Amino acid sequence: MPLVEILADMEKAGIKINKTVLKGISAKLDRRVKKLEKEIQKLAGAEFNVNSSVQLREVLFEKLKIPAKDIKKGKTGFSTASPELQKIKGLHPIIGKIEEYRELFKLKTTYLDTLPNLADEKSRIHTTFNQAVTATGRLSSSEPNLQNIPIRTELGQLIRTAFEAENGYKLISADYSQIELHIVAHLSGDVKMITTFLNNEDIHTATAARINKIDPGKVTDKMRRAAKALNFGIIYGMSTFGFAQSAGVKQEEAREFIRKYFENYPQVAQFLDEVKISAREKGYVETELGRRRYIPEINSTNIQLRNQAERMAVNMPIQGLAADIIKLAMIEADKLIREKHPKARMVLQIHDELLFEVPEEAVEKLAKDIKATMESIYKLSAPLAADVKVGDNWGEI
DNA sequence: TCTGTCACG
DNA sequence: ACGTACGTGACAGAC
Repeated sequence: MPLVEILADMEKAGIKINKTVLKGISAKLDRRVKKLEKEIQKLAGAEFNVNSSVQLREVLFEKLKIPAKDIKKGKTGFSTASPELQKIKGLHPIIGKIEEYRELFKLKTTYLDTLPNLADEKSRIHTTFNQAVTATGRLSSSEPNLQNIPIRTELGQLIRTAFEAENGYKLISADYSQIELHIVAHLSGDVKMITTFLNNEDIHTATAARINKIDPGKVTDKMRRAAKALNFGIIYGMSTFGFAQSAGVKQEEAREFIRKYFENYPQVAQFLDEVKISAREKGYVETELGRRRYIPEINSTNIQLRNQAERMAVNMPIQGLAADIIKLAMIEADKLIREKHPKARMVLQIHDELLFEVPEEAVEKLAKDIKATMESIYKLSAPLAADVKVGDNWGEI
């Protein structure tokens, strides 16, 4: 069946939410948010709208005179975004309060207060999957976006517990492990990176061990974090500055890290160069399956535009192939459940994860089959690996 | 309607 | 030599 029809079925099926849980959390948060607002205003010595970045900027940098050195500027002035607040966190107790307020307010207004109103008579919510929006071939999800349901904070996980399987069913989540780095290994043919995945080693730890020339067992948390930022940097078309920012190191140090990284993964460096050269010649890049992204700015004389174009060019064949692969897996998984377990259904796709709602008696068999399908759908020289988990709700998983 | 911010992969 | 990591969507405030 064509993907577009599968997506229509997923939209129609929807996913069950527990309205009571969401409303309960919201009511509790309401009190906490109001209290935080008062505390912030007291520390500021003024009543103002904490949600207004304009007003907040005045309070922090003019009224309280917190030094704004190193704070990024937007079109309208100093930024109050989270990474900037991080830089001045130790200078005033108001910063911590603002961060907590922001997290709670965001989750409350975007998810807790909105989702219950969108549920149908069966308590299910229905997204729209857009197949022709993104530049890389990914899907997008809107009204509501179910591809950005919180997970990173404790409260976020709690919100996920409100996404449940209906009675007699379980949720199965199947997600690709490090699919984009597997793709980097595959496309570049880098022997060391491929070997790491073939041996089921942790890629970030292995990378840290190599660039520091030590035993994997001797890798510290800090070293692993830096290596992780490097690995991500590859996927994003890393700049020295960008990596320095995310790893929290000085630019000279960043340069050295990057040099060591490419020394260890020389074929990755070569691959990235080749993608850029090809993009300049053709004016487009493409995934291994032939999906194209045109990048006219790749030959711009404006350095900023050209640098940005190069990052897009490097990222697309990686992110795009991951999107191609999971789409193929969706078609195959849909076929599988349709033939063997027509009561089971695929309900969500979140870029590298598929979520299914499955009758209890079919869980064991289907979980195994879905994993096998996802792993065998496309042959990479660093073979795909998928993790499958089962639960009564998404948070538990 | 634009900007800033922040949720996710 | 230039400002800075890829891809999305939703919300609140400012205008």
